[in-house]
Amino acid sequence: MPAARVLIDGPSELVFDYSIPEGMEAKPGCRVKIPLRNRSSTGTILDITEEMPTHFTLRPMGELIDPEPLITPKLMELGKWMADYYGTPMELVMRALIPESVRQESHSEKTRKVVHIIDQPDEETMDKLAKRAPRQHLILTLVDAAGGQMPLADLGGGSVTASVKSLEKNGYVELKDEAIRRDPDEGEEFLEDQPLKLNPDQAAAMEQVIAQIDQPEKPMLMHGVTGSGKTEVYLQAAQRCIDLGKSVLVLLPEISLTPQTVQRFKSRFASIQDQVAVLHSHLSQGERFDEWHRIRTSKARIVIGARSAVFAPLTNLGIIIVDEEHENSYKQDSAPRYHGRDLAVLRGHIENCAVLLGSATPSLESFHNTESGKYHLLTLEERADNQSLPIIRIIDMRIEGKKHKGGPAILSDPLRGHMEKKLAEGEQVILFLNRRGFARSLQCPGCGHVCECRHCALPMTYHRAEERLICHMCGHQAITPRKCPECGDPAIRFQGYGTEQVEGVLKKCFPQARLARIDTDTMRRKNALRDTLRAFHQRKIDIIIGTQMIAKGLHFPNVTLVGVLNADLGLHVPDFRAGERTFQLLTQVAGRAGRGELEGEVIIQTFTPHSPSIQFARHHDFLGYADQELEFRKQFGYPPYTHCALIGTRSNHERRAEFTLENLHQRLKTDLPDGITLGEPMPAALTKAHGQYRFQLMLLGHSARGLSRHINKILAQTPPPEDVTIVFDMDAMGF
DNA sequence: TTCCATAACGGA
DNA sequence: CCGTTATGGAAC
Repeated sequence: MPAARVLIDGPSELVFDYSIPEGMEAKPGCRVKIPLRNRSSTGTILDITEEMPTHFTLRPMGELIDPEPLITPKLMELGKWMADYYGTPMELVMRALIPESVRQESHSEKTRKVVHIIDQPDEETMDKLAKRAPRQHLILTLVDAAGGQMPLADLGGGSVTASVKSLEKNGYVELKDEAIRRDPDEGEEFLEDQPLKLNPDQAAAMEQVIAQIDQPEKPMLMHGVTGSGKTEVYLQAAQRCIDLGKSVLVLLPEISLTPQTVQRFKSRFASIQDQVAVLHSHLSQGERFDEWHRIRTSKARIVIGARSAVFAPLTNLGIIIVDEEHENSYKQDSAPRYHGRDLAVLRGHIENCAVLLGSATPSLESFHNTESGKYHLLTLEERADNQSLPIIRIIDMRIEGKKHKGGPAILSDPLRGHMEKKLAEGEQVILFLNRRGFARSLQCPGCGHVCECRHCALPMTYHRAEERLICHMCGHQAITPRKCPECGDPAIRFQGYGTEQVEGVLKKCFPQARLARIDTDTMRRKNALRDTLRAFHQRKIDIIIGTQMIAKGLHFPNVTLVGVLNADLGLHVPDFRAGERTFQLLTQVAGRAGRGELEGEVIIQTFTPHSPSIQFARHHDFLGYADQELEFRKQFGYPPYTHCALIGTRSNHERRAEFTLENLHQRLKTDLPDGITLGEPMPAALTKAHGQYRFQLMLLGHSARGLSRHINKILAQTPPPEDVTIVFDMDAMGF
């Protein structure tokens, strides 16, 4: 007799076996009602196992909540892998796998009443009705003209209900409940467009993609410069899968920030619009419920979504596409802390389908996989429209600063001059402000020198309270220098300004220009971003000033100048990926310029013009950058040559958080497996957030599984004190 | 998580 | 002595 292993809902992480009643189709992934003690509870079947001999008899399960499993067996496999790899309770994995609105029984399909004619009266009866009950006659006529069925609401709603009811009583019509879709894009028109002709690069890539769809072998990384037409390759790959009767999963970072890509998919597949589902965080619960069930029942075969859409319950997958695969937003920042791109690759393996990662600035992890032969590399070198890449000018702010008293201005003279010119010609400008992190490093405004840790070659963080510099990688501490160690300038200090200040300066410099500021503060309102971008597109705005939000995937033909105000800021954060991120950001931002007929120009202001991230970005040289950055990573044992895990403690009591982490550190140290480097406990970059003190500890390990096993083992043995929470982040992305 | 057994406590 | 409350282990 087989038994069902059931994960009981709730934070208790209980897994119990139940016997399966005769005739019940219990499968893994089914949601079930189960008896627990003297009450009833709900849970999810994890496995069907052979009944183990026990000292008691198993209790039988209650009824199935859904007749079919909510989770496909393959997604179940993915879920189990996640729970293990990311060290997450299965309960939390289940919550990630099934949206809350689908889990809750309270949600259901939205229905409307539809009038169906089941017995059209003969003419004689109709004549009688026309005299005695003109309303009923009219209804029958209208519904008949509409083809025998019509939504009640279209007949005039409430006021006709009585007439319909009596028609129903006489057996002429029937009122049926019919499910209607809550369409997130209700009322939006998508005009079908035709596939574009591929240039030679695209065609070569496409050939490989088709081969992988037909016979999946390994994931593909498509490296295509900005504007090289990666999306067109995605679209044609998707079309290919649809033609083969297979389904398509498209992941985009922060879907609300990439409306243009969503639009292109919706337009291309406008003729099968009802087979396209969109999943993102702005859906209402009802919309998500509908989209999810449309996917689960194979009504929708193309799914476009953000990170969590990697769990879309598609079957018969042909391809999984991950656009802008380098984006950090693919990493979930609460448990289960999965990486959407990594799970996409794994899911592709489980589903035996093609996986296509795309980016103009691939992550070093993915790129390294092409070098080691794990992935195929596809390259698009030409811009699709044969436009040349924009010319990038670097402005050395150290020199600029000497021109003005009181240090450099926010806008350098060259940038200001170019802006005046472009605006006079009626062209548009994007200004980009790199304002990252709370941790501030010390940079000399005279020579650009940044205080770095001598062990890690990473910028040290200034801690005001202690007046000290601390390395957030290894914990090394140093006193704060009074003068710049390089040039002796006493003006060494940290400087910073936000979008708001820039806006003020712009208003003064360009009183006529129409400005819009895009950052998390101004874009809180729903649709605010979309509206602003639309206005910019319609040229109702001349200058956009914004943070990372505007770096991604936007396409504005009339933008001919992009300015980066402070390319350094993101560089001098204590994170071994800081350089990579800066390179990505600059390249992506630069790609926003000159996307139309007009040639684009980019001006980058920096205090460290010599930095590789800036120099390689200037020459649009990803390969060169990757080469030297990989060398650095290899030398210091950072990813992609190792896996990086972060353990954090949080508590209202500073001491307890610190002590708990030190304790963990001790335990991790004993019996430390080979190939794992254990860092030192130290305050987190955000030392205090939400009233909680935070400490963190980094580990690097050659084997991901070995690393996660060791940590999970120790964490399981070391329950934290009541007022301390422990966070474990496998393959952590930002520090 | 919820339930239940048991211990601990305290008023009479 | 017995009812009330606190504590902790078990639930399949």
